[in-house]
Amino acid sequence: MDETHITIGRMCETFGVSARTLRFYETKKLLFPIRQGQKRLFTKRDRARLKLILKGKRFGFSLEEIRQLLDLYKSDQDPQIQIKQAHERAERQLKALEAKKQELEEIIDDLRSQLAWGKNLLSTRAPLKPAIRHFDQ
Amino acid sequence: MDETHITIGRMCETFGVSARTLRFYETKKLLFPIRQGQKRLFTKRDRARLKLILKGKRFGFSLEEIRQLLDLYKSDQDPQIQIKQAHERAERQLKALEAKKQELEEIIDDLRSQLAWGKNLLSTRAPLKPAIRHFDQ
DNA sequence: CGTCTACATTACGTTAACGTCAAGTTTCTG
DNA sequence: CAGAAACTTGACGTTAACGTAATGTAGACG
Repeated sequence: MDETHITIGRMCETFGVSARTLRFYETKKLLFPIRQGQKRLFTKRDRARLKLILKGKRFGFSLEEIRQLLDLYKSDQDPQIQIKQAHERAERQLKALEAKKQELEEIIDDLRSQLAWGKNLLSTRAPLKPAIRHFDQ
Repeated sequence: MDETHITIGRMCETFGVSARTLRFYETKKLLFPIRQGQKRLFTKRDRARLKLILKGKRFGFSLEEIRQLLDLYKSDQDPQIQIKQAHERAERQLKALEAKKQELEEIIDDLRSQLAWGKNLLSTRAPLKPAIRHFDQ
């Protein structure tokens, strides 16, 4: 009943992913379950990482991008220069993310104006004659 | 010199994409160049669509998602019920987009707190020389 | 006329992110 | 102790979004 290390099956249940996926993530260095004989045991750290992996995926990041994000979390506790470098990488990532957010907002705005246009059509659809009747008849 | 219809080559130059890509987008119903004999001629509408395609791609949408977004732009000018349906689809899309934006903001926040943690480490790292001497002399 | 250039179509190759068997353990359970 | 459950490691299949030839043609040019 030790909940600090859980099996692959429990992982699948709790996160709604397949075992194949978890093993795949391991080969891709996204997760590092420990072994008890043959079997994998996922630690609390793995669970935290998987949470961020899924969040990143829902958003649309590639696994490689996610790996780079995760690497920012590695307590790179070497001299202090390592920390500084990780920090700089993180800031670059943030810039990229905020750029993405910008793109998203543009798209949303595009859609929103299109929506407004649609709404206009619907409300001004009064006598439906005066305007442009493209292919009547 | 008629700039309302341009060749595939000009399209490639102006948008920085390959001809293969443009032809591929055509097969996927994302673009609808007209034909002059064998040759494709891209209209103003195609250019507008391609702009949104690229914006969507930069952001991370799949071509299928983009196609659905683009379809919202089709002046689906049939009775008015069509418009209403398109409008509803658009609103669902917007919901999805805003959810995505939410995910992104969560990720950014996660990173930001991690950054704060890093910064802490760096600043509490006391003496270590009079602070950050990045590149003065 | 021959050659170049810009285009066309057809078709096989590639990467990412798993799905889907197949076949062999190990562990639980009646 | 037998069979089911829960794992394991291969290894091939799949979809998306093009890249990359290979080969063919229609016009422009010297």
